[in-house]
Amino acid sequence: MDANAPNAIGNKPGDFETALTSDDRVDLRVWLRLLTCVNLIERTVRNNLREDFDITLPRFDLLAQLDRAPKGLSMGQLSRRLMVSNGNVTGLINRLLSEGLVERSHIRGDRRTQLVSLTAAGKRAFDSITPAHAAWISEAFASLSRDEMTTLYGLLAKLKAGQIKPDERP
Amino acid sequence: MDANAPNAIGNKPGDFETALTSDDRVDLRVWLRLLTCVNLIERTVRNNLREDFDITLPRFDLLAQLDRAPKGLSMGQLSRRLMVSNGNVTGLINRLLSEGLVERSHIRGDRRTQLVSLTAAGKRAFDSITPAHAAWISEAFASLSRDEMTTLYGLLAKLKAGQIKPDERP
DNA sequence: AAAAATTAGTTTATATATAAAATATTTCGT
DNA sequence: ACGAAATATTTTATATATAAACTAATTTTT
Repeated sequence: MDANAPNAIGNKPGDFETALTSDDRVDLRVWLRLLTCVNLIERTVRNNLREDFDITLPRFDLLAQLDRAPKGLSMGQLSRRLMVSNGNVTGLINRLLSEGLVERSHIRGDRRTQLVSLTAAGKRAFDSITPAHAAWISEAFASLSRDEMTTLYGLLAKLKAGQIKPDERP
Repeated sequence: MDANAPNAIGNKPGDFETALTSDDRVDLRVWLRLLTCVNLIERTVRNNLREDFDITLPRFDLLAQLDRAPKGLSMGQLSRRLMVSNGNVTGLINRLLSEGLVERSHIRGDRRTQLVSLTAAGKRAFDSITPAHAAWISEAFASLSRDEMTTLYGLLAKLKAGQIKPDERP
């Protein structure tokens, strides 16, 4: 502890030279509100998935990816599409395997890669959840008009484009 | 519900009677884009916090709450403000305690409650991170004009208001 | 005041998530 | 063809998060 460390006022190092105007607070407020909205909606979806279908959101997301790719996906492709680490996908797939919702098959020619795809049970489970999921999302956005949704969609496009994405290889 | 709802085609007989029009896809697309934006920005913030300050986002968020409440907060208040479970707060506080960034004190009159507050070191750490954090957020939203930020802020207000929140006690 | 209910918090079991190291396997340079 | 580099995935250690069960203290009821 410092002997004389009362109030360290005005301790602003010159590292962040971005013109920090009063807009900063606007940015922060928008960011916090954005976070709040997403967290509230996501929480609802998680709770509904658990209560109504006894499944978690990450597992549902994984099933959704596989549903879109009938030929199956490799672990790496799943990792990239879900934007999570490889190790995370390993754990998720193991749990879904033990639940019988997905299956693995080897690829000829490359013994490192494995193709993951939905089982019939997995497909059935996913199809049974989808309409409810769509309804929840619909309800979550019910307070915005169609025009407002369009505006929001456009703003989010710009926001997304502004995030520098390193590389994405499908 | 509006009796004159447009094309209520193929209403499912069962549970989800909400008129599922073609708008559903719009909702889903907006939701997915919203999620993507938040995930991209949050990932950047997490990485920057780890690389530049060797701290995690949940710990930073907790410090931020304590910084705003100089008198300290109880575990329950922290749990409510951060919108996470009690047990989660217990773990976070234990780690921050062992890092010397926060401290606990008993309250007279109620031996169940403990007040958590920032230590000098915690306050120092938080103050050193804040400007960088603001700059990251500023940069994340740089692709939107001031007007667009205002519009977005308004739309998010409506969206947030549309989520039914049970109760919130400050 | 004793029993019942509420409140505050921790503990436990489990799931999700990451980073970094480890293990295979394939491909590339020479 | 051989060693080096790259690729695909798993393993390990750790952090975050929840729900449900539990402990302890305070209030409320009767």
